Amino acid sequence: MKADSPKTDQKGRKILREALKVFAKEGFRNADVQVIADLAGVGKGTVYRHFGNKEQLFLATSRHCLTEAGEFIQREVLSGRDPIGFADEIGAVPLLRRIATAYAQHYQRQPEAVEIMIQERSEFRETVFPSHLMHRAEHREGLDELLRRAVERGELRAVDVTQATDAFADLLFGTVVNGCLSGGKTSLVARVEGAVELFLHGLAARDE
Amino acid sequence: MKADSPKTDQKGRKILREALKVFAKEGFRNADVQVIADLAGVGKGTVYRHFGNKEQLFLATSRHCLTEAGEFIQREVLSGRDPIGFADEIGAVPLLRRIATAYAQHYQRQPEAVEIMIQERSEFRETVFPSHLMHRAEHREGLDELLRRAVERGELRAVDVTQATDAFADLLFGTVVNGCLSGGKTSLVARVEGAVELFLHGLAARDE
Amino acid sequence: MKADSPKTDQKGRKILREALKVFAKEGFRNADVQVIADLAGVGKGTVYRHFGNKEQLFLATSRHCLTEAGEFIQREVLSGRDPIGFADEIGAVPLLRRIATAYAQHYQRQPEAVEIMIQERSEFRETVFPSHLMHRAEHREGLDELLRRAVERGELRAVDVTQATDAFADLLFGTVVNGCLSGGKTSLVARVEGAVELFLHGLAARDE
Amino acid sequence: MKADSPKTDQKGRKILREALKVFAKEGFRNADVQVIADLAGVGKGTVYRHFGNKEQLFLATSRHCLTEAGEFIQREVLSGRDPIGFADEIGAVPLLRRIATAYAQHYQRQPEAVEIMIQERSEFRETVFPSHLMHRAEHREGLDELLRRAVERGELRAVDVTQATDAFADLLFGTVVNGCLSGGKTSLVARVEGAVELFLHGLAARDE
DNA sequence: CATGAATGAGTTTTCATTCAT
DNA sequence: TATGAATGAAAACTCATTCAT
Repeated sequence: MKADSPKTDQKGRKILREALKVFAKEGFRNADVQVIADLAGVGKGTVYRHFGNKEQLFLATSRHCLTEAGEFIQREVLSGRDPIGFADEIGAVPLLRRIATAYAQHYQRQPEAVEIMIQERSEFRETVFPSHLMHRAEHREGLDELLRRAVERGELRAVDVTQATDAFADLLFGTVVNGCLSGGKTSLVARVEGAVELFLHGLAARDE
Repeated sequence: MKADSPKTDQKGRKILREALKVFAKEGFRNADVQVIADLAGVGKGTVYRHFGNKEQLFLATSRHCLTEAGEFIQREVLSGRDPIGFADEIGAVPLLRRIATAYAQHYQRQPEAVEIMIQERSEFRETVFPSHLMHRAEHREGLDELLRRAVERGELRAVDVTQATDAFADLLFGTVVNGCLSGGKTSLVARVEGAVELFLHGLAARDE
Repeated sequence: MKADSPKTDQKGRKILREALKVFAKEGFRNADVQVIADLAGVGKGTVYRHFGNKEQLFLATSRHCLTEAGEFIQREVLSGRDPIGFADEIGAVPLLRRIATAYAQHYQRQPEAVEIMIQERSEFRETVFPSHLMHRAEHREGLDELLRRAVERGELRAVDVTQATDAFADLLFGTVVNGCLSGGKTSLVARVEGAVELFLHGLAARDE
Repeated sequence: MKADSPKTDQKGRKILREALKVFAKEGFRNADVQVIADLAGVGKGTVYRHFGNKEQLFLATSRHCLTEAGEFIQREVLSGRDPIGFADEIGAVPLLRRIATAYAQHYQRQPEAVEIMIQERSEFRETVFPSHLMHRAEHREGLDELLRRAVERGELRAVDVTQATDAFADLLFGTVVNGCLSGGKTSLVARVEGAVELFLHGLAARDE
């Protein structure tokens, strides 16, 4: 629970940074712990001392990515304000847009994190809920609550908020996973923003 | 001397069937070809004789999944009719709904195929475009065209059809990948249908 | 003992011809019987029907090479005459020269046979006595006898003929094995002839 | 941290020693690295850690044999003296005799090394020049120079020294390769010495 | 604590040989 | 008699993990 000593932690950070690169490039199974150790400039034993085994190293890497993503999004979207209050202030729709944009920006800047996300799903069958969507909302309740209030307020249609949260997360996930492969055609940000706009306003004509 | 497809192919089919199970359960790297051979009731050499190596075996498995999915969806959605003409007849929105439902039904029935899809993305960096969404639309042009006509007809909002196609595919992909893990809570079909409904009509209230 | 049917033997010949190429190029262990069968245009089973197993196929190839070499040398050197009588007629020294030259010519024309010879020594520990040095002298007695008479006649120094035969054979063997690798610098024939000349007349000055 | 040569190398030495036995007995292709590891009392991984792969292990073995042979011959023949100077002193003919004898002694004592030599030729097509014939003469120039001076001095006949060097080496090689198989009949040393004597003084009678 | 040499279980792949057709 | 699909024993090589220094 407690942070490592300020000095040693440096080493852990370095290992994690290199592990990210290697896992992203090679995949979990194919990655060689020796390579990670070498890149981090430490002995293999040190890696094992810090993280126990390869699996835990991967999981730590994944957690680290999530934390970083969460922090980035929180910073970009909220700038320290309370999400629920902020939503009430600027509206849920603009907030969801900001979330999506920040989300895309982050993964555009760090495509390796997408690979980690996918690896975790594929190797460990972990649900890929972009839990870092909201500040500290490791358990999605934040998003649910936000939507609920917006529905009550009439800003959003009267939908099942659980379903809506799932759909929003699934859309972001799917877009980022496929979008980060599509070379340089469109930026990931543009793709995500386009998709979210459709999601917000619907594909069907409204007069129907 | 004898043709390979009708009867003899039986053995290849069997191998593919078991490979699907094993790859889905263990993941590509972790899967042991020996296990596949044993389950298929053939020698390991036979597997290699048929598929060359592990990678090609996996790719063949993946292709097989895609083909089956495509055939199922085609059957369910179109029943032999021409997709474009059919869309003109019943409307693009109902057609997209049918596609999504069939898509979900298929993967609900065969969750292993989802794992294969994810493995392929994770191991081989293959874009996961649900190319089998439409009959013979191995190149998504079908869906694009369908949407284009619906936009002209005024059935859909005047959106960028390329973006819309991407978003629709990404949404299906994301929902299926995450949905098939969520135990039995909600059926995958319900989740997908809910998500698509949102996508079609929008999350935001219309008066905005 | 009896030759195969005049028709089927054709097939055996073809197999042997291709086996020679493959064994020479790949080495005994590394050679793939399937490749030989393919090149010979027959099924793998046919190869086994004709030669029993890989080892016997190799040995048959080797024997075939030896036979061909023997026949060539016999033709070149003796033109049908009796070796002993012929030596009495033209002298042992000229005869040994002719043998060496023919020997070198043969292996220069068919370097694969050198590889086979080496493989046999290396894989099966067979003494590599160029038994084909003389017509029908599969058992070197021919050469011994020839030298013995030349010694008696005073043509050759009073040496141990057994030793001399061995040395002559060893020299030819060593020269051919190393000479066929030395690219195109000197022809194998020149190298062998040079070596034999030294062997005949000695390296040391005669006044000693 | 610690040097690799003096003490730790012990393990590498042991592996090499056992590899020599196994390669000699089984041949390169037929040899099983596991067996070598077992005999050396180390894990298979250790063998691979030290030598990279089977081929490099073999090549290291071969190099080791050559080094040992070279050192032995140098010691026996020269006892630390300069080869050229020594030849001037005792004469080239006695020196060549000493070389041949030492050469034969070495391989008589270590017949495995002959097998390695043959394997290398057969598997890797390496020219088998007994480069270790002379002290530090990894490039035969030593022998060439030695003969040149002896020719000038009138000790040897006016022959092409390059040809003579080749012939001498080929003769030694051929004799050793065939001689070490001939059971215990004659010692390898006797066979080589006999062959070299013939080579030095010629087979033909001198009056011719 | 850090290190990296040592280990050996685990996997892929090859190919000689067989045998049903 | 000819074939080539099927087989599985065999072997090279890798790499997570341990532990003596």
